[in-house]
Amino acid sequence: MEKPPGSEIEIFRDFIKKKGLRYTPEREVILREIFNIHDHFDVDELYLRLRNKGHRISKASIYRTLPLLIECGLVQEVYHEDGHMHYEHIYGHEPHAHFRCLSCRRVEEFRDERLEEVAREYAERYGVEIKMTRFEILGYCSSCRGEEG
Amino acid sequence: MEKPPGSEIEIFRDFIKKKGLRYTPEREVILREIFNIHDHFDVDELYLRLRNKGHRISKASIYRTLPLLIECGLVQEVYHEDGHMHYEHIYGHEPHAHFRCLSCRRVEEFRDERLEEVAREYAERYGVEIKMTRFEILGYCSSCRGEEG
DNA sequence: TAAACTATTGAAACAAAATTTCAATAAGGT
DNA sequence: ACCTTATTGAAATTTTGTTTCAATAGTTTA
Ligand SMILES: [Mn+2]
Ligand SMILES: [Mn+2]
Ligand SMILES: [Zn+2]
Ligand SMILES: [Zn+2]
Repeated sequence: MEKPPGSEIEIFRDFIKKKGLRYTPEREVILREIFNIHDHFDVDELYLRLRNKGHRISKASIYRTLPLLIECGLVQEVYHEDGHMHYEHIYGHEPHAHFRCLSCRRVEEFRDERLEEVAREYAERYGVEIKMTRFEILGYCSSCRGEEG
Repeated sequence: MEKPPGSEIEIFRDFIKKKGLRYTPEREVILREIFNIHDHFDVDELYLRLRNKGHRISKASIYRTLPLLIECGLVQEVYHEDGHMHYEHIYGHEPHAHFRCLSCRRVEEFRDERLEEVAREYAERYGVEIKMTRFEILGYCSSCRGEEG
């Protein structure tokens, strides 16, 4: 049941402790479920998955836990669509950008090191400290292009 | 009163006509005001500016018009913050990315041609049609860094 | 281990953002 | 001028996200 050192569990527990907060079962269950989802997700989907597994975690707790997971770098806001935010776990994954089709809504991930380079150089030049970066391409995928007009 | 060809007004009118919609005073007033705002804005700010100038445009009309302006490429969603979307007009401006300070909330714009290059190459490789791109750096500006912990 | 302290929880109330409804209006075509 | 029908404002509604509060349960202290 114990996760090895350096795992998301340990990172989260250390973060919680360091902030003087309490490491609760609810917080751990939310974290575990998020790392079971290997896709982008929203609050409602996460909530339903937890319920379907028999957990009685309130949405309020999810809304309270997400900012903590983001603050400690395990989770990111990916994009805002259909009036609500979509998230993904990022710990253990390489940084990546997203292409979103405006027609079929498919989301593709891709990696390009030049993006990190751009961010790194900006940080260097202006003396800012980077917490995260986000690069999105919105458009029409190869199947959907041509249908817009 | 007439704007020269190629102006945002003309582009919008042509777009509206081509879609078989109607070019109304409300739509034009909203468009004009958006191009008077030389900054990022949200719906409430736009609404209040219109009211202060004596226009009686409803928020519903603003919410209805924004997607049209986005669809024809005059306006973009810039970022989602404080629970609502922020926009900017983009016609007539070079593409640019944003740095946002998580502490003081300042937003800085910068330009880097490598970003367009990355998008262009992705589009080429995967046969997608680009509608827009967005690059954001979130972090702490030089004044705010060090205060987070 | 018992007691004290206080952060966290779920449920419900609340607030805010965005969408929809609907009757009145007005754009644009004939 | 007349007709058709898209658009409007206002209000109702829906959805997202936050706050309140009493009960609970981590964590510390002795
Ligand atoms: Mn992703
Ligand atoms: Mn900008
Ligand atoms: Zn598609
Ligand atoms: Zn700052």
